[in-house]
Amino acid sequence: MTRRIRLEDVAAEVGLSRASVSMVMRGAPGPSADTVERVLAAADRLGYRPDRAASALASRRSRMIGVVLEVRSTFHAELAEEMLAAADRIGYDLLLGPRTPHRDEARAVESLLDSRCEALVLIGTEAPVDRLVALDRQVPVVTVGRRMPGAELDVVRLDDESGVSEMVRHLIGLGHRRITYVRGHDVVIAADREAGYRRAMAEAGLEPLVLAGGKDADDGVRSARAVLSGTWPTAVLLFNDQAAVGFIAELQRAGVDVPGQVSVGGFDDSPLARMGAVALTTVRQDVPGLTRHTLDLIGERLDGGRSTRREVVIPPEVVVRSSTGAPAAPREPSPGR
Amino acid sequence: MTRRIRLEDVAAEVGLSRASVSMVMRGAPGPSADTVERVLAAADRLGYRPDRAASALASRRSRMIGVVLEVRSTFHAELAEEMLAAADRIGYDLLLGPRTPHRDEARAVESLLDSRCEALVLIGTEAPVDRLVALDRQVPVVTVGRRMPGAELDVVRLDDESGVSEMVRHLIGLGHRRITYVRGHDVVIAADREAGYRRAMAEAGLEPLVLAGGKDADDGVRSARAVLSGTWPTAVLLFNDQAAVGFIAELQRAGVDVPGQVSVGGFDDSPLARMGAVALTTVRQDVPGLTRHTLDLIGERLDGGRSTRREVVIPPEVVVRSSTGAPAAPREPSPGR
DNA sequence: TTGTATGCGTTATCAG
DNA sequence: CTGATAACGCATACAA
Repeated sequence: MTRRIRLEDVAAEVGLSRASVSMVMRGAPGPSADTVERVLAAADRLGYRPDRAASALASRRSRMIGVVLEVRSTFHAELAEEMLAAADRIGYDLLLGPRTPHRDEARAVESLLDSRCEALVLIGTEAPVDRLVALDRQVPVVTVGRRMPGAELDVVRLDDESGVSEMVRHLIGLGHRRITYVRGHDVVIAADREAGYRRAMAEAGLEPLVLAGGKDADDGVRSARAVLSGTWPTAVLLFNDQAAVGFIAELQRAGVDVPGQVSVGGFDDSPLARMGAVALTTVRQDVPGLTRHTLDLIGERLDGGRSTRREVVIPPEVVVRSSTGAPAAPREPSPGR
Repeated sequence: MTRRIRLEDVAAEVGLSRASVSMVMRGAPGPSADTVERVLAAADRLGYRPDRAASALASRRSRMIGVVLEVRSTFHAELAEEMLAAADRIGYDLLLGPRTPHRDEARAVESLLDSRCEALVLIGTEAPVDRLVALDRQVPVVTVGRRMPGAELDVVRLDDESGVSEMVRHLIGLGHRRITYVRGHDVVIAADREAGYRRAMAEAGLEPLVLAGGKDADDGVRSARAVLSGTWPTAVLLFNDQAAVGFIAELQRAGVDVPGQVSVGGFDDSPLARMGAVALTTVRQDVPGLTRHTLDLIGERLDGGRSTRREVVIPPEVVVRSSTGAPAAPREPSPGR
């Protein structure tokens, strides 16, 4: 491991003080054009990169924004990608604070704060409002996607209620009358979306029917079973795309045609919504195995003193699902399509 | 913004030196049980959290592992979630270095290095091998998912070739003879998987047919069109799940039944593979808009001196796709299912 | 325009 | 077992 190049190394290279080099590196006014050029050249030659920890410590600014997200959500991921580019444009860097089943939001926030993030973006937060308000006193917080009733907080969100209302009207316009809504868990967003459904149904003089549901594909599957076991609606709206995708998949498994027999609506326009498929036969990448080995290797390198290299190869496993089956009879090309 | 609690504040609270408190906080041996208890209590009471920047600077260790991933890939996301938990168990924290179309891998790596990551995990890296070797001299690097022919590098990967071979054999076992392979772009992984296909086909005495393709759902769609315009195979294997999902979706749009008319195989077992659906009608979350507003608000708070709170509400938009259409005739419950 | 001195919050060494 | 004290790499008044 070669030693890191420091400001001092660059200063020595060009025969200047660290202070001057520092000013050049962060574009501060003062240094002459000639000095700037020489310093930049030397820095480049030496491969100098400022140390964020030291910089943050000295300047009391990290120029970093923390983003808490559910990394498994394609919608959140898409948001994060966008924010990455946008933050870049205003001269900030983004730090991702992933929220998972084993790492709750509070933990993600703490970690981000420990890294001296100057502001926090909370995507789809589920934290209690008063906690968010308290947090906001430490550092600017912007919550994305959730209404914050009566709280002094920055919020960026969609009009959930109108969104669902519009969706309902779309369905009514197509001729639907029996429209079921499958709500999410008891968060603010779920309430808003349900309200939108109820409002539009009421305005059309239709009877609302709301079922309990969830936000994951699995929840959607359960919802499909519930719906199929009763009198079928002609259309179903779900809390989000994830649930809708699971819902549709289960319908297909039951031989129900979408939209032939039942129309389905989602929410989010996540990348998921742009594609559809039946369950796929595939080769499983053993995620726990890959992970374990990777971190074993790191542990060995960092703490175990290993200096040789290793390669770990994990045996693959085919997972057979419904996208494969016995072949159909050969068929000729259909030039018309 | 209330000032951060420092080590010194805790020391003052319990009447000890910073050094002693520091030892307690990081569990170093030395302090008496009584001291530990008092310090911990005080730290908790004051809400003290160690400053990572300072800690990293002083200790020359960040205890952070950088992970470069394609955040939009559900497979990568799943891997990252796992790694998060695993890193935690060995006392490290993870820093995510997202790679996007606007932020290449080199950039992600630089950023992670600037943050003093002690090791790097590169998921599905596309960087040239010599660059990775050079990088590995600065900091331990583990590449995940790609073979590194003849390079001195830590690698964790699946046996891609065998995986595809097994998949081909599965199809042959079902009775398939005309099996097409749609390969990814020209990276090592694509070559390995294609080799697996060719080997299995040769072993069965079958004629291989390989088409150019890609790794995204869009690529899958294009591949579907290409496949449908020629003599149909009874089974198609694609480079990964993303492509397969797009492929199947396009088939469905063309009225082709999967697996009734064509069997399809993917690779990765990403969450995507576990669900399937037709293209979904949904409410679009205006991602660019949400992002822009969020960062505007942050910019205002950090650099614009804003102290009041604002709420930005964006108008929703329904995106109609194929999961909604005219309703079917009402139907009675089917108690059997 | 450039250099000097000091501090940022921790860690770590070395006395006591 | 505990307390000074010197780094860590950089930023920033202030002086030259």
